[in-house]
Amino acid sequence: MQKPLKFEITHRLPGTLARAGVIRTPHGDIQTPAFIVGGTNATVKSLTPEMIRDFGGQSVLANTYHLMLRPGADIVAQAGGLSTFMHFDGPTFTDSGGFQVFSLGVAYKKGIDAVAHTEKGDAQKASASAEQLVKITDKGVHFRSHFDGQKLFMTPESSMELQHKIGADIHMAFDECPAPLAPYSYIVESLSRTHTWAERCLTKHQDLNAEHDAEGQPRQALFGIVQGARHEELRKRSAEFLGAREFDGYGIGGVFESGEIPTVVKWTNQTLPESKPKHLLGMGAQPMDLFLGVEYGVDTFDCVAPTRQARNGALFTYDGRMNIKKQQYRKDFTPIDNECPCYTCQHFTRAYLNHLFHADEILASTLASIHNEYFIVSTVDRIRGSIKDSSFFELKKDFLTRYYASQPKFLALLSL
RNA sequence: GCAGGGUUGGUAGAGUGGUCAAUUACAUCAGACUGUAAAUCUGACGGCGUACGCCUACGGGGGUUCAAAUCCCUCACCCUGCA
Repeated sequence: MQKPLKFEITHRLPGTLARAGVIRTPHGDIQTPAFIVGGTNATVKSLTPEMIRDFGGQSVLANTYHLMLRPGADIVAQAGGLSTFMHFDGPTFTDSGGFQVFSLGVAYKKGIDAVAHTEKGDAQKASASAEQLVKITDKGVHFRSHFDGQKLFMTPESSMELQHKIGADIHMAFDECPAPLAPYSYIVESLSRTHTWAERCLTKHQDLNAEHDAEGQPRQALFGIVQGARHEELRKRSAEFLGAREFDGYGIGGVFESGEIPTVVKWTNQTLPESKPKHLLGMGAQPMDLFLGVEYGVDTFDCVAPTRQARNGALFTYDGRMNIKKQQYRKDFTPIDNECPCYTCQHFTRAYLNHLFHADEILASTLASIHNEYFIVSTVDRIRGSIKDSSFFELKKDFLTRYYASQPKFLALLSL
């Protein structure tokens, strides 16, 4: 009985949880640490798979909830599975829909940031009165489609069935992502539900893998998702509970800030089995996340911010983030970043990008996304290299002091 | 020449006596964006001031009125018919 996934750790960074290695999947290897590119709708918005390869993207993460609604998991299955359907031949992940419990629930029409950072009283008041598309029960989650209002019910079992139809290499357990400022008692209740669901996911997943065996199809992998919000005892409880079970790897879920990685991620990863891959769900919008994540044991990241921000004109440079739409770049005939070897920086100027954004041309999204993805993916690649040659802390200090030079608030947080 | 219609903030275009510094859209400017509800969202957008506010403004000039972008007269320009 073959394992669907092998994880080999090749290097460790003494005194930290950081390691480098490789995840082997039926669709190929992922050199870790790695940034997994956000491809929610079976597409990395505005990019072709060739572009993804070109900027160094090793793997793509799609979303079960979104693909269930459009085009439907059966259609993806009939197409030959996610990889064939979207013409990306590398390793793929699917998220379970658990995050949509949050984003279409308490965060609906308010935004993640608002729910994560407003005062507790305000957040509760807001969520009590606000419109939501989600109703959570122990059995599963009732969704109303954000497209047409159609009623849907997703359970751990149905999420597994959908993910097996979609056929990515690595699946995520169906979890509840709770609002980070929800009352402690609610977080406890939610965590218990997430654990029960994780066991149900695992059972269903093993059944489905048995079917794959019978059909001579490759097995698929399942990651359990650790929750527990910002509470040490809950994070550790969750990591112990899930760590004791036969998951192929683990996702670190929830909503928290970059500065909390050294606590929340550490509690989680020092408790989970060392030998399993750890995926930090949804984080990687800025370099700090990547360095801190790796330092505290993260093997893979995914984040939609690089492409979303690219579409909105916010571009990474080694000296911090810039807004390319600003007037000051109208006649700036230099690349986004002089040191960047990406396709966009090799061939186009800030003035041209500025023009494309103002003219509302779709190429703006493509060129900007190539650059932002290259920036993040290559940064993780450099971090991986720095673990192998033990220059991690040097790279971390050089990179972050430069990137955050104008943001003393962050620099202080990093204590470089 | 006669008759009718029109001229509003960067643009288009509402508004026909006070609640109008003037709806709205676009453009412009700034900010946000972390398991994608997102090529999205928020804010500013006559001048000065943090603000109460003050000043200047709805083609020009004059008038009526407590009060005019809105009513009247006149001038300029544009459009449409008839000559």
